[in-house]
Amino acid sequence: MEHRLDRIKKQLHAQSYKLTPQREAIVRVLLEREEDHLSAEEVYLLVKEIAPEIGLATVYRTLDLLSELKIVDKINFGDGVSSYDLRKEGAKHFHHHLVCTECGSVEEIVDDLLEDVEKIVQNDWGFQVKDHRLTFHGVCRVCQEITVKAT
Amino acid sequence: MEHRLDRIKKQLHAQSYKLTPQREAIVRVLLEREEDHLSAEEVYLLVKEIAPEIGLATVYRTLDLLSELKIVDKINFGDGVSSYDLRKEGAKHFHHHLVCTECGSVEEIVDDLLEDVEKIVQNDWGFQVKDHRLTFHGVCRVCQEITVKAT
DNA sequence: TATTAGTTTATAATTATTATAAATACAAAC
DNA sequence: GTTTGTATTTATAATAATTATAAACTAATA
Ligand SMILES: [Zn+2]
Ligand SMILES: [Zn+2]
Ligand SMILES: [Zn+2]
Ligand SMILES: [Zn+2]
Repeated sequence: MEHRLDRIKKQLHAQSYKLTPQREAIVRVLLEREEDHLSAEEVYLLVKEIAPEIGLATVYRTLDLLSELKIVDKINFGDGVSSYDLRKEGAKHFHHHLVCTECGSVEEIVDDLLEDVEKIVQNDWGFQVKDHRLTFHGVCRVCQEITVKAT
Repeated sequence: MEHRLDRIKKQLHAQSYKLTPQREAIVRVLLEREEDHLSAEEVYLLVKEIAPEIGLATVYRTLDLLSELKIVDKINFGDGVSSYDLRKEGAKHFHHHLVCTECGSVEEIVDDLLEDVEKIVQNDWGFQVKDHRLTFHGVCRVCQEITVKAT
């Protein structure tokens, strides 16, 4: 964890931003809960446990800054709340998501499944791809089994 | 246009919803502006021109209903506002988008580029795909040319 | 006609997010 | 070590999008 924190610190410094105590606290929360998809409010509540004096606006500001630097990705699963998701170490593109419409769970796919598709988009549409958002909606493994049992 | 309106009317009736005058007005606006990606507020303003007595809440309710029936798709391009997008005639899946980070334009890709990827998700992750959202962020053809000229 | 269920309107309320101004922290210059 | 300037944070207010509520309306039904 300290390793990744260090890298992020360097990324901030590279753009002449500082890793203030508040920013560090926020990044620590994001690292600890990497598998989750936290909203700004959730980050705020978790950060308050280790840095109680922090303000919600600071959380929004910091998450915004981290988004700009491509350290986190902001994503909206359609419920009106933005989630903030740490980029995987060294990842060029945002990872993909599987959202279960039954139980609401969110799985992650780290492999880049879009390389071929991006080539097509580049060649056939002349669009220079910089990043992507791919989310599948459907039924997760667990919920499929439940459905089978129920019948 | 009347043809598609008729189909939508049938889809509503099939779930025992009525095509009220307000709903019809909203659908007409969506059909007329099919190439656009309108927000609820924009739909509201356009509908007011042909049905001035309509209320904003009715627009939200109707767009919600049309989303449920998969007649429109609700999508968020990351600016905090939901856009509503008519499904193409007979399309099983939501179409894809190319969002230009330079000029903000939104292009559509109607071809389903994800068939292979969905097979992988299905087989390797055991996830039963029902629908998807795919958006590419990058530089559109026009902005690429501008950049070339500028250098 | 009276009743009922579904729908819409107008308005208020809620929620997420952003803007503002004053306070604070901190590094560089003196 | 103090001063000065800039970046950052806090607390609060404001904004914008969306949803909830209650009263009114519509159209079908008994
Ligand atoms: Zn599930
Ligand atoms: Zn994720
Ligand atoms: Zn462009
Ligand atoms: Zn579209």
